Amino acid sequence: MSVFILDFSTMRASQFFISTTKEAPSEAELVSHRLMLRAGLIKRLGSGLYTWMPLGLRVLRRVEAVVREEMNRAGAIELLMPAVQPAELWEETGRWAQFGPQMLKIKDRHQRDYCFGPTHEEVITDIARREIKIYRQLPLNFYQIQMKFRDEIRPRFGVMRAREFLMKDAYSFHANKQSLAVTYQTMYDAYTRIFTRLGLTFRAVAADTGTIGGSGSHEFHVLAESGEDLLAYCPNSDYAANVELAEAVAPATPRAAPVQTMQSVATPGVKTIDELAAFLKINVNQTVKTLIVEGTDGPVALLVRGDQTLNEIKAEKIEGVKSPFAFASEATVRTATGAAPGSVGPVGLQLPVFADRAVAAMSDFVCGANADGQHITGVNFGRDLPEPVAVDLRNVIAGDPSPDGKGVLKLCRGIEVGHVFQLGNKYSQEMDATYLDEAGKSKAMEMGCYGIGVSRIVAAAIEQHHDDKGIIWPKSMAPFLLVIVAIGYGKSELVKTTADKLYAELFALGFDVLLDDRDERPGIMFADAELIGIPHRITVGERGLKDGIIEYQPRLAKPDQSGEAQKIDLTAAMEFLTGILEH
RNA sequence: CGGGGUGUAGCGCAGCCCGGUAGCGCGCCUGCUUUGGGAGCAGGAUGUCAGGAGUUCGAAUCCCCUCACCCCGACCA
Repeated sequence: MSVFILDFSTMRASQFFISTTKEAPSEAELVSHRLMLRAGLIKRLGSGLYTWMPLGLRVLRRVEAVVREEMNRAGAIELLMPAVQPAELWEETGRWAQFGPQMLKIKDRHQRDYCFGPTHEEVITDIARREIKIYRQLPLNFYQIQMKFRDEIRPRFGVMRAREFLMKDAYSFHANKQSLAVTYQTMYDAYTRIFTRLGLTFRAVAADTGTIGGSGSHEFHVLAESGEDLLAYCPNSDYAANVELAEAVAPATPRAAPVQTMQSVATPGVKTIDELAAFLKINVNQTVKTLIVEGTDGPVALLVRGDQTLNEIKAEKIEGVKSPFAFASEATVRTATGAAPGSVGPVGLQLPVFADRAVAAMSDFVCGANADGQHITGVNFGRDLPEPVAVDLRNVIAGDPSPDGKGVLKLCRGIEVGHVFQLGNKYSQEMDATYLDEAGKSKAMEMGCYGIGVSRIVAAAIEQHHDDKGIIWPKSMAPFLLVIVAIGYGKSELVKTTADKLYAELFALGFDVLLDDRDERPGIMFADAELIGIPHRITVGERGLKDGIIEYQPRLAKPDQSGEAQKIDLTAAMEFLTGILEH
């Protein structure tokens, strides 16, 4: 059923604004970005700023409608907060400074500070502390669907990572953690319903909580090769986590006893681990990288096996490592170790040293000698240097054991379209959002927050559903369900009356139907219908009408898309079409 | 912010090295023909060559500055 209130004529292609192109601007690389531009869904105004053209807006509204329905069904209440927020509120939580340059800060005519809201925890917590007095009012879950602005370091991929974007953000308030856990699960389930209804292939993964803070958190990712996030999952269990967070467990086999003696070797010109392994004719996994990073109290050394990579999010959570994470400058490295990066090692190093669990299990390894062009072989913990502090420091890779012990991890890429957090009482404490409990005592509320990137979903859906001809919308997202391609609408009275009649009858039944009544050649209308991705198409032309038939063709991601259309007897057309559209 | 690149007609690009009339394809306009998979013929319109400053008789082209945008890294829905 239609969610739009539209004038009868607005769904005629000749009236509705359609602007498709054969070629996409060269800056668009991602399929979804190219197709959105070619189909005329969006137009770029500036870096990370897009106009949603009429056709694109219809898609956006469809996504919004599904999100709104499921949020309402899950008991959340819609409101709308200001996009512009006063600085004072952000100073209460310390995030005015902490959020940093990602926040667009503005001044009004009185030189008072405001920001264009990148998120709304502060505003909603202010509402909560004013409105919620006693436990009987809890729990409450508010949401809004609104444009956010985040001054991204590098906007890219069209609306996938825009600076201004449409977000659904919900915030729940609770008397206790159990209540929060219940709503968290309700939201988790609602998100699952939303992404399922939108026809997306997705996965929920355990996630890092990032700058928003808090404890429990899951991200919802649309699976796509072009995704910016790397996900680890176990095919044999329900374990799934963002690689940012996925635990790299300690090797099962204990450390082997030392065999070699420690030896210094000259390695002139060797800078990288690969060069080192090639030079010494050893496997990369016999080497140890020593990374000098900024600590809270001077530089800190982190040890990662040569073939593995440092996880900066894990690193910055280590006591003594500075957050946000930063590598030490070359000058600092030299002062602290006596060598340039590339020849640094843990032996004799007068710095706090943390070793990844995999490194802690190594013996007879190779590392830098803290002298330019020098490395050491046959190094062993306990003998040549102190036993290390073993921590999880690295990114998991495919084939690592799953942390739940139920198999081996696989990796895939995802586009983050949703994120649910259990915030706890971080904001309620900082902003003094309290309620009176049954005993009449004042307590800080527990909070949860739940975001969905509405505009990003549009791009993510295209990443998942397209072919060489264009977009293939899931039915729940399509700007129109059916397009009537009228061939020779302006020339043939028979075509015109037949197409008009079908259109009017389907319109009256509330279906989103586009009548392509443009005086274009058939090829253009077919190509546009496919580019725009309308799920169903009927063709009305003299050729079929002389035999009393029209043709039907679905927009499928199949090689036979251009194959034979289904012939429908005109007398049975309405029955056939309503059957298809209601399905 | 660091590194790389691009800016020429609405879109895609050539021209720049080696200074001298600004071009091609698509799109657009007019006419005729065409009309079931992005038509054919004929005619036509469209440029602050990103902006500024310089070198030169002369700059899209060479030099300098600025701006915008894109790509690769750290942030996030």
